[in-house]
Amino acid sequence: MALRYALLGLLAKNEATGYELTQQFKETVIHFWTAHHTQIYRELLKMEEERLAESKVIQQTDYPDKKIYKITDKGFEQLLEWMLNKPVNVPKLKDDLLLRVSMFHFIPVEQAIAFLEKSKEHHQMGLRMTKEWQDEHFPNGTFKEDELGEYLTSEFGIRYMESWLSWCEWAIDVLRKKGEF
Amino acid sequence: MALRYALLGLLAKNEATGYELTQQFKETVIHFWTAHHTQIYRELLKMEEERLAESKVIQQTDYPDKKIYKITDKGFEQLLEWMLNKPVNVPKLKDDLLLRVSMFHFIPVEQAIAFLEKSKEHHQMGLRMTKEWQDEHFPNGTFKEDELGEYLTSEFGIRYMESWLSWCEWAIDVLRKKGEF
DNA sequence: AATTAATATGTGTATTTTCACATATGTTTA
DNA sequence: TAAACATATGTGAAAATACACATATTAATT
Repeated sequence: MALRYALLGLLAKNEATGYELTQQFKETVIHFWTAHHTQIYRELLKMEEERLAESKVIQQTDYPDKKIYKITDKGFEQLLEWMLNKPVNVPKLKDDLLLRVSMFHFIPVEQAIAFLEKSKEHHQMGLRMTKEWQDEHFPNGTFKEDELGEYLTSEFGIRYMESWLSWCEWAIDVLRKKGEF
Repeated sequence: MALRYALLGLLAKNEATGYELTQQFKETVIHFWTAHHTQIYRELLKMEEERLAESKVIQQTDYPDKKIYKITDKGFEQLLEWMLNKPVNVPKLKDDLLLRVSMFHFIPVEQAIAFLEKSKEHHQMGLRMTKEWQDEHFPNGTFKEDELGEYLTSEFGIRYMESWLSWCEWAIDVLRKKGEF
């Protein structure tokens, strides 16, 4: 159900197509929510049925036609109602790499280190990209009224990835010392 | 599919009942995976069908009968095969609180701060509990061969929660300053 | 004395999420 | 020149996950 509110939250700022919303998920929502593009399209259709959003089709010749979604008053009402009155669900996490880490005692130390090195690279890249995004959108830490959320969550993302990196280094160190004996 | 490997990983250490596995999920697996108890019971049934695990029923008079699951050779083989040869999926996160944070510009500053204070408390408690668990299981940082994974992931959990806490404080500060104008 | 928590395992159903596939064109990269 | 990527929106089916409920006893708490 919460995917709906994530979409309404984005639409409350700007009208957008399913494709654009998918891009926004990859760029900013990624710090706290993941969703497949097919799920986003399907949810938008349902939201339109329930009159939480409405769409207009834009004909295009060079590219496929697109559908721009706009939030309705009812949609905005329900968004606020959810925000203020619905209980906050516990976070849900599925981390394939940490799952493997939890079984590192089954594999050779070098293999385990290789996993961590790769993950480190991955988070390094993510960190670099998010920092660039922040510099672009909030030059010297300034943000507009309706960018508050993005400012806070992108900072969360950065701290999260930094914490990942330092943990990776620590874990690699533990494994190296273990490998010496 | 990965829930299966999480369960096999735990069973590879010790035989256990569905109930015990659920407890272990709450205690240690929580740092990287979430699963509902009904899902765990169902997955165990499927795993037994596929001969990745086998169970024996223990009759009890005071409490309900229980089923102890044990990993099979086939189960262990498949676990290693997954660990070493299957691609590492991207992590998946659903965080209801951060989703609300992303829409903080819609609500009064005091309300937003209240959300963060509550989340801070929540992570403070989690941190305290995980630290206690660590002290109990790894007194002065020592761990047994097959505890390596738990050692590494619980440390991840601690750093994660510390990072959450410091972000919460930072975000509350941002909101307080914003509220002054 | 009554309620809640812990112990223990599930089923039926609904919802959520992913996977494979479908379609069509323009631009960029190797 | 071929392959890959970006643009753009979906469907059908499967898998994963959650929700409500069911059952039964003991121990601890209020």
